[in-house]
Amino acid sequence: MTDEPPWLPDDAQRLWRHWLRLNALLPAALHRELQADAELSLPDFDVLVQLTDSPDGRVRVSDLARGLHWERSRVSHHVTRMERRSLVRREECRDDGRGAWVVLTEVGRSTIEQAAPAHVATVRRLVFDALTPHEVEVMAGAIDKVLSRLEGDTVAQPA
Amino acid sequence: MTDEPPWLPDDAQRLWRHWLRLNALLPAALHRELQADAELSLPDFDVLVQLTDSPDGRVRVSDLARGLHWERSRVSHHVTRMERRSLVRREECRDDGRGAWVVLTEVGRSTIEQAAPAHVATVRRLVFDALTPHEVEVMAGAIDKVLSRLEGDTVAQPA
DNA sequence: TGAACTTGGGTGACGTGTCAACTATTCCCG
DNA sequence: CGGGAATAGTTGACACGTCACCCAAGTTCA
Repeated sequence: MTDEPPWLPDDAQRLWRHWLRLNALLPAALHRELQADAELSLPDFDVLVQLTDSPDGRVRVSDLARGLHWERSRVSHHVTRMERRSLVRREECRDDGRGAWVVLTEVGRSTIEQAAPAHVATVRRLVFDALTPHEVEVMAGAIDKVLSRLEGDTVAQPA
Repeated sequence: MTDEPPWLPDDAQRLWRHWLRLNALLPAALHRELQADAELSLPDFDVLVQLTDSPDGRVRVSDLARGLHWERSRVSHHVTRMERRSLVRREECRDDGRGAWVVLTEVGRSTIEQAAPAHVATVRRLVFDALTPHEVEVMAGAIDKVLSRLEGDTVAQPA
């Protein structure tokens, strides 16, 4: 219990501010690009990727939630919105009367296939073209360390 | 126009995935802490910090928008919500009939003063205690490089 | 078998954010 | 002075996320 300094040291503070700013700007830029290109949002894109990677382009809601690290209720809301735009469709599940499939439609498939290359290119252009391999390596390590604290922090105390 | 590889190289892809995950988990963790501690959201905190840093605890809406890098309409909506909880109050501006002050209330001031130390401690504990000075330096540099691309990318073409 | 529990999923309320449109001032300039 | 144009701010519609709560179908076990 030595006295805590009131705020962060200068280096840390600078990193913190820039980090926050990047987290505001980068997703916004990616969103704008996807939106202009294919009328997709970032979450739309993530859902479509999961579906594209699955046999028959169909996934159970819970598996979608696990794969995306989303809450089931979020999946449900988002699927409802995507259904309105004909990107996906719900189908009942014969194996398990409680379950539901989320199924990629033709519209959904062609949309993601057309949008993906440009999206990847944008990520590359905005982020990875700016970084050296050494920076990529250091950042990956640092982020892993923070992530492991976060996951330990939250998932904690199961009885 | 050599053919573009369909996705990112492995190292980059790993960093990218972890980055996305961190950006989901870290704000959520900070939000939970602030919420439990002081019933504040992250944006509430940011607004209160700006107000606390200003003489008389009052800032014009547009200055708030500039300081936070928010849209004015976002400021307006958020101030409305914070006003409902008595954290801030609006006052008309005598200098400029169009303007409005956002003013820190006593409730707002005591809330932020009570919440800030724990919030800073959480940031330190979750992030900076995990990183070496070298990592902090490399990340700051890398983020700066990406930020400068982003700002160049978006703010572009002013006629 | 049937009551309790668990699991899969949906819903409604509400906070958050963006965009477009709107009102009211103030500014600029003939 | 008078009439645009710029500026300050608000509002409404809508997408996104979380939380608390709901229901129905499967599971367990006396």
